[in-house]
Amino acid sequence: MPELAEVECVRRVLKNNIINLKINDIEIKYDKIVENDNNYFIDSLKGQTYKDILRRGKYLIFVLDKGYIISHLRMEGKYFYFKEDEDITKHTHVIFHLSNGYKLCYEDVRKFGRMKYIISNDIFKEEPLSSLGWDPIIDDKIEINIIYDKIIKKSTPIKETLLSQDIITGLGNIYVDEVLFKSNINPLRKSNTITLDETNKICLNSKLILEEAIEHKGTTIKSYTSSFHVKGEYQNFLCVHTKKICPHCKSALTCVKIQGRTTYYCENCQR
DNA sequence: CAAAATGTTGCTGA
DNA sequence: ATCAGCAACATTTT
Repeated sequence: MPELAEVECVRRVLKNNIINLKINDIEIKYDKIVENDNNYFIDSLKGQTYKDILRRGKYLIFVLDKGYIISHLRMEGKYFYFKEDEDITKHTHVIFHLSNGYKLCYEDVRKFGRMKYIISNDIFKEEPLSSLGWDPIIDDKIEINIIYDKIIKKSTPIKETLLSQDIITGLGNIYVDEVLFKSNINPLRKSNTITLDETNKICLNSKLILEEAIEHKGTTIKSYTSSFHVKGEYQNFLCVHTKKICPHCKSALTCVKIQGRTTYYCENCQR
């Protein structure tokens, strides 16, 4: 469940449920999910309280009394919130036992997700957050010239450029297709041919589409289970991704691979 | 049975 | 050095 809109929805529900709860104990069932030494992770976090939950790009940031847990869901990571006596799901890898008789479970079928405990007095100035680009939802001001300069330095297809998180952060395979469709830009266009005007469109449409997607609680395409009991509805509003016909000109959409990712676009409307 | 799935990273060879 | 192209990660579904 993992682009900006979905992560933001998870953040909001998490925040409504676990703020001010204390971590009584932690179980790690698959050690590679936690990037720290597992015992250090457990010992450091036991007894700490969740003070806030933030997000940047696709990263969740759990703010604790001391330090932060930075969590990335990658392809299939999910958080579930269960009463202690409820059964955990099959692919639960990390369990946070909380002070109110509930447990927060990190579930991840493909085990790609990662989390890490970091102590820092400026978490956003440290990796991995420091190398993320403009976040269309949190960063009000669009520094258009900075974004434009970064885009035209690259010769890779614009879709690939937007998937790398260092220019705009939060867009993934689905929303990049939607943003480029709405901006009338062919995803195969070399980044160094993108104009300042088109860069503006990309930024504004990123903001617009992600805001809309968040309102509809994100997109659930094939994840049979939803993260933190949140099921998205935005899949019903997608224009091109997974679609066959252009909603604008009605011609057949083209489906190609870019950077190994399935890409949908309209040859007629996107130049 | 082969391929693909909302993502990132690290290697290899040009 | 830089960069594009792939494999890797691991499991389930089509």
